[in-house]
Amino acid sequence: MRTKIKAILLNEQTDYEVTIKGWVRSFRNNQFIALNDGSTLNNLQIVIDFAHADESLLKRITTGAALEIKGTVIASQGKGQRVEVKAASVTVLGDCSGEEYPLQLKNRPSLEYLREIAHLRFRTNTFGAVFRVRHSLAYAIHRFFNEKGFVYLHTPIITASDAEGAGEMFRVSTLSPENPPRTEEGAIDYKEDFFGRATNLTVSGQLEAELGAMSLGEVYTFGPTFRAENSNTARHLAEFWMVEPEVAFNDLKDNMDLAEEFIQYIIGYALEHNREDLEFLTQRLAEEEKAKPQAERSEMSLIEKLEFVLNNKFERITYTEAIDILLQSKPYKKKQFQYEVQWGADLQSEHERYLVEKHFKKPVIVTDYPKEFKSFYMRLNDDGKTVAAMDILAPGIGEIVGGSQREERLDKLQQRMEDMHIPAEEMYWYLDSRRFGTAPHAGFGLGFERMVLFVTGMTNIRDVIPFPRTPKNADF
RNA sequence: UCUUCCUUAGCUCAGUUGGUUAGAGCAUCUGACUGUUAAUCAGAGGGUCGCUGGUUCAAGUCCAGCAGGGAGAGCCA
Repeated sequence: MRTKIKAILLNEQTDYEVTIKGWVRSFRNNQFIALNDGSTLNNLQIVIDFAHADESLLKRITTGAALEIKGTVIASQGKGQRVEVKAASVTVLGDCSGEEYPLQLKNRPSLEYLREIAHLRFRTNTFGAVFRVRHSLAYAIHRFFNEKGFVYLHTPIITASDAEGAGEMFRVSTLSPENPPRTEEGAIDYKEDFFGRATNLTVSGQLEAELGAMSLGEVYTFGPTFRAENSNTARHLAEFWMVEPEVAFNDLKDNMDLAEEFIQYIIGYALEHNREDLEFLTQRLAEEEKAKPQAERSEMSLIEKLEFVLNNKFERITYTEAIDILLQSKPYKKKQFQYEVQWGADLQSEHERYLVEKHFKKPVIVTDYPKEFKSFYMRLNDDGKTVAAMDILAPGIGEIVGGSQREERLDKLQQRMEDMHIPAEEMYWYLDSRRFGTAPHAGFGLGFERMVLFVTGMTNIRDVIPFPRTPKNADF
């Protein structure tokens, strides 16, 4: 019977027998093993009676080796830990050659190097903490929606719709790439393909989620999403996870209320259940920031930032108000913005960063954007110029949520699709939701990895997903 | 995809105006020590200076191309 290290460290008692299994983080003085089993950030100190131990066994206790220890939990006789385990027996389950093992923790490997050995990086404190926090956030998402009576809807991964306008898609096909069947005109004949038509990996489950919401009332999706964009940034992945709630009868304000409550809930959950990991990540970030010039350092520590977001209302402004603020801003007057600021131009990263990081210094929800640069399904406002869209901008991350009240009026939706050259015939199933008992509804998409970035204080999205998929990189 | 910076030992990095045999810390290996906390001490091994070409008496150092990576931008979540 194996006892987890987390349980031993939490247990107030001492002087009881345990069996522990884990991996060596360090072996000091021929006598002290720091053992980690992933249940917690903290290691358990194992004390060996080296004087009576087999010399060949001691040589096999190397960084990274897997061990089974039987022994007694006792009050530690040294400083630095409350309890330790006096080993009665040590069994090496898996050797780890020091000469070949590429992860020597004392080398302070860089995040970039660890990304190259992503199959081993779980064994570091940083990635252990990141992936425990990632798990908690995922769990908290399901718990939040379940408590609210939402239905978790599995929308398709493979879709035939290429009309969603959310970017380049990955093609899914079983046709021979060298010699695909051709039509008489010479085009690839997708009628011969597995589904009898061209198919792709999903870029969003939203349209299908809307259909579910129009009967189940409140649904959400949480699944993998694929974009074949050639995006090389610290906040884009080709394969990422997205959360998309969709609620019947909600308007834009309800939608914002839901998004704000949702984000605060999952942050609160992580603060409550991942305290040690977040404290470690706070310290890690603080050390990283020491290398930066004073002006670029954040004013709050990671935990302070999370608590601030948890306890303060998000700022809510319209796009029009955002433009006014930018026009009054110092960087605008000093001509420090690279992109123009005027009503009708989209907000650029530099503008969003100013609003979030300089002006308001908290998450900002920007609503009611001009229809020209928003999707066809967003509800047209009465002014005829703007749509009921909302973006939530987070400090250091940028857009973390994009959502809207949906256009429920059939004629207006059809007009928008025509204007934007969306093939309405192929989307009859979507339009049917507006033909048969249409109702106002709203929803949003949250980029899960961007949320994990925000909560962990990591700065590159490739470091918050176990095996990142980016242009020219699909290793492991 | 664009801009910009980077690529030297297993890792993190030095390497001067181009000039003998390319260095350090850590890791690794060998030995010592033994209540350590990234243990410590002594010694040893370890290099196609990203790749290809060019300039030069001489290139880690200068130039060009390519590859990979970082940061920022666009697209977006």
